[in-house]
Amino acid sequence: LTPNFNPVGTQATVKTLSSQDLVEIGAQIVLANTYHLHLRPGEKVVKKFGGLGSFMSWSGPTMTDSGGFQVFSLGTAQKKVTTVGGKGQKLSKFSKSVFVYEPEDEAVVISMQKIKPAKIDEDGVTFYSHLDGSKQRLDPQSSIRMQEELGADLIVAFDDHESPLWGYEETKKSLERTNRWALSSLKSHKRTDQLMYGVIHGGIFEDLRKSSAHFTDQHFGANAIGGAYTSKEILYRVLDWTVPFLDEQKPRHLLGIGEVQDLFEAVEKGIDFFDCVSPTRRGRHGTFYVSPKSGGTTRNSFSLHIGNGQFAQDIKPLDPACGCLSCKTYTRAYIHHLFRAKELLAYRLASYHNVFFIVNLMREIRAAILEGRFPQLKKEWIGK
RNA sequence: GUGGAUGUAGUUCAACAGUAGAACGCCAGGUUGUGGACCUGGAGGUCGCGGGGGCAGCACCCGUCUUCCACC
Repeated sequence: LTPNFNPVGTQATVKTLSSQDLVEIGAQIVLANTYHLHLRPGEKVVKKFGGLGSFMSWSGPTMTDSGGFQVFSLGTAQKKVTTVGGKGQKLSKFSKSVFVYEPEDEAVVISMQKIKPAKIDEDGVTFYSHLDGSKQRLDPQSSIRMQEELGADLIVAFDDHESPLWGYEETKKSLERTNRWALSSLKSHKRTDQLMYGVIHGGIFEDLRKSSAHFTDQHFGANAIGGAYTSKEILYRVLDWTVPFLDEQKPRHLLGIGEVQDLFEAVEKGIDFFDCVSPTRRGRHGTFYVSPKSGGTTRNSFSLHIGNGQFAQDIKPLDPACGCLSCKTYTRAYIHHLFRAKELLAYRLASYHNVFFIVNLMREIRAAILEGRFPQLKKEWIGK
């Protein structure tokens, strides 16, 4: 059923949720990551237990990402880091855990040594395991082989990932690499029971995006749109450029995107599948989704912080308009307390609610589309 | 009653006599194919009260009150 949202279970688990929870929530596909599962426990182990779905006791469809995104998050993004100075300051938007500290602070030298950026060459990427620092190699051949062993129903071609800060020439070079890797990925793919997504890149450049969309649709039975976006406007523009080139009969997946507003816009532009870490990450970090009826707006990203003092004695559920198990059973005051106390149930209840919230939103969107009232629903939520 | 401590941000505590900081709490923001149960920022203090010496005090001296401990 499309459009739909796939929760992300990087390490063969949607953090804090069991596969039974996912069934209750109504999730359809779970996405895991080749990079993480390769490092631990290793694709051999997963294969031995009958593949990803069987290993995690999930009977629904599964999907694995190729590890291409990690080429970015562990490589490209790290190189873009510039020193800003000042203790404990966050550097670039795209570097996740890199900080600058005073040179004399010894504690940091250690943490700075942790950052060994991945090196990208024409054939693949060399990187260092975040678990034990060991040198690793990932390329189209090995990524596809791993994904065949992991055995997901949907897999992704190994792609290179441009930095959104790059200019035209650098982005073009990266796209050419992605295309070359795409063909290698197809060539390496032996299993016939897995559908492979090709990934569209080209950054913020219209002609690159269009040629990439055309190329991908030509070669693959499923199309995914990749990249990192510095603003929602750019994301939406990229969709306008690329989607028209994609065969309606083939699945269209927008990688990594999943905020409420983005879902509405992207569905309208023709996207079928989404995946995003947002519901679970936000849940772990104490923010929960609320619908317009409960105060959700594009301004607050349809979310509130459960840790805020205002919820200490709030008898309402996270979202009064939500019907999830968490909302049917627990008050904001209780979850607020659990969160303050750093009790594990807090993360689980918030994650459960958030994933349900997004999956349910997609359910409502599907119904609205069938009944021809998608525009009204969209207006109700994001006001346009 | 005697002796000894104590009094600094909402809380617990720092601050060689040079014009007050941290942690937690509070508030806000961030997080988009998960190296994140994470990160960033902000508000908030007549340093118990009154004197004194000193260029200068939260810090020294005197008094006073608070709270606590020990002894009688």
